[in-house]
Amino acid sequence: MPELPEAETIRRGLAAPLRGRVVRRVRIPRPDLLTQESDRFTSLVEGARFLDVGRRGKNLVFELAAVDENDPHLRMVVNLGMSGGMTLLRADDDSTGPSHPGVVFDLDGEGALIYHDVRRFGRLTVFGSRAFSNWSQALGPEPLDSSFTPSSLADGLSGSRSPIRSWLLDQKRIAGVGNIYANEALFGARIHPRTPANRISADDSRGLHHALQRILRDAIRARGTTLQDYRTALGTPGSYASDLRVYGREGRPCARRCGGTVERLVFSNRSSFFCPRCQPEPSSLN
DNA sequence: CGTGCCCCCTGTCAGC
DNA sequence: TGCTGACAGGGGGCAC
Repeated sequence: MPELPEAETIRRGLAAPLRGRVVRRVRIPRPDLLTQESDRFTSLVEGARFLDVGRRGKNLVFELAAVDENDPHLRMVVNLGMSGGMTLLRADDDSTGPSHPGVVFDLDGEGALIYHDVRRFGRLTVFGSRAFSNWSQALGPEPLDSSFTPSSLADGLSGSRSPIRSWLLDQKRIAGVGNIYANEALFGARIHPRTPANRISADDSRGLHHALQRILRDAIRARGTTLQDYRTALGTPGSYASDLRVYGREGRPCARRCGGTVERLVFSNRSSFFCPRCQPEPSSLN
């Protein structure tokens, strides 16, 4: 479900209302969502105060002022997996809340922050400063940061023979790109999804850099892509689905009206969508 | 080390 | 109507 634009949208919806709130109690209907013992998770988070909500790649990063003075700055990292989401429930909200609650953070005064996840592929982890830094360093650059440049992208591509679609999905290489935006960016840059990363020309890697940034920014502006169950923190769908040009469009005419038809190709167990006329297969692949 | 494949889990939809 | 299989936004582990 959620890639960078969806995580960013949820972050924006949560940051202001959460700031300063204290976690009164943690309830864990689905302990398998935690990477730590639930007792340890609970003891770290209960009583802590939300300072801010950040994001790293597809992960939400909740900055917490801890109760324990030894490591006063905790970060709770939430990976949303395929179907995870975060909802802020107000005390006067008489709805039943999300249908698949996984971890519930009761807040001081009123209301609750709820992590919900039908498929339960998501994970929540609490890090101290040191461990967080190590975790973050293992991820690739943020594609919307100024440090991510056409030349840094070209450098990264040059060292790998991976198909470019797989390369883009690898969070150690770039953080935050998932299957939807990888395919959309490759269409934008007219690169076949199976092209080996190290065979992408300098021109094409500049085009890919540009397409990635443009598509991710546009998708954030649209509050993400809702195909089925993704919702913002406010429960509303994102609208970028109507801007998709290849993802999920197998058999439909190419958005460029080139006369081609969008095709679906499966590799690494994931579907890839592309226009065979705009994104010709590199000759030696066959 | 890099890469591809399977699996985790639940829900939805197409086809019969 | 109901069954079955394919497929879904992610990523860890394992074999090669």
